[in-house]
Amino acid sequence: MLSIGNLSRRTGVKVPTIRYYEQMGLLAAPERSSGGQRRYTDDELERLTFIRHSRDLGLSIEAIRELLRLSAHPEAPCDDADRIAAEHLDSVRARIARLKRLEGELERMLDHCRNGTVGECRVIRALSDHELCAGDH
Amino acid sequence: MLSIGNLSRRTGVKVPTIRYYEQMGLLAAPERSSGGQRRYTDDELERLTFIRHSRDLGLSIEAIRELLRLSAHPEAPCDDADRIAAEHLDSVRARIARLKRLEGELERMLDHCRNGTVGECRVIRALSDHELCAGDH
DNA sequence: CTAATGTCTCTAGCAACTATAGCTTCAAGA
DNA sequence: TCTTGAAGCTATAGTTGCTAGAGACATTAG
Repeated sequence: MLSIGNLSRRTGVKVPTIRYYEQMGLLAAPERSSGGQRRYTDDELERLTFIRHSRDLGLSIEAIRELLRLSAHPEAPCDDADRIAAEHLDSVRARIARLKRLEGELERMLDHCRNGTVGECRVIRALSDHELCAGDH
Repeated sequence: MLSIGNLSRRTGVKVPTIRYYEQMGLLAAPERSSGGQRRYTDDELERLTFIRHSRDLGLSIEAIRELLRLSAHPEAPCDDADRIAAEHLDSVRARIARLKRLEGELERMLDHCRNGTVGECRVIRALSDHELCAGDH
C-alpha cells in the first residue's frame, strides 16, 4: 500500500492534484490507514499513470473520464476511444495552425522594428493598427 | 461618445469583457451619461483595439498592461516592448513544439489501432503504458 | 408614452489546478 | 517508549480570462 506521497513520486502527479482527481471522480476514494490517511493499491497506481499520461497528451478531464469508463469494458469495440483521440488530434492541429499564424505575425513585427523609440516602434504600431498585419484573426 | 454596446460592436470585444478590462485596469473608468451608463471616446476605442489585437496574438493581460504603460512614453526607446514581444514569441514557439510532439504521438497511437476491442486497443494501451511512446514528456 | 432593447451592479461559474492555514498522523532514531 | 520532523488531513481561496445570470434602471424608436 502506497501513501499519497509515494504515489505522487511514482507517477509524477503532485499530491494536491491526486486529491483533486479524487474529488473530480477520476480516482475512487481509496482505503484509509487507521489514522485516516489515504492508502493506494497498485491498481490505483496504474490508473493514475493512465490519467497522467492522458493529461500530458492534453486530454481534458472530461475526455479522460470517458476513456476510463471505456477501458472498464475490454470486450467492447474501441471506436469510441478512437473517436476521442481523433477529435483531440484535430484540436491539437487547429491549435498548432493558430499558433503558427501568431508566430508569423510576431516575427514580422519584430523584424520591422528599427529599435528606435516607442513612438516609431513597429511592434507597438502593429498592435494598434490591424491594417499592418497580414493575418486574418 | 460611444455606448458600451457600440464600442463592443466596433472592436469585437464583448460587453462584459470591456467591463472586465476596466476592472483589471487596462481601461480607465470612462465618463458616464446622466443615467450612469458608460460613454467612450475615440481614444478609448483605439486603446481597446490595441488590447484586442494584443489578446488575439495571445499576450497576457499583464503583458498588455506593460505595453500600454510603455506606449504612453513615445520618446522612450522601444527595447522593453520588443523584449515583451520576443519573449512571447519564444513561448509561442515552445507551445508549437510541444503540440507537435503531441500530434505525432496521437497520430502514432491512432495508426496502430486495429479497430478491434478496447482490450486490445492501441490507443488505450498507449495511454496506460508509457513504454509504448516515443515522446519524452 | 410605451415597449423593446440596452445597460447597470453583483455574484457565481468555468478548467485544472495551486497555495495557504491550522491541524493530526506517521515513521525513524535515541 | 518517547520524540521530533516530515508527511498528511480538510477546507477555503486564488489563479487566468473571461462568461452567465439575476434583478433593477436607462435609453431610444415608433
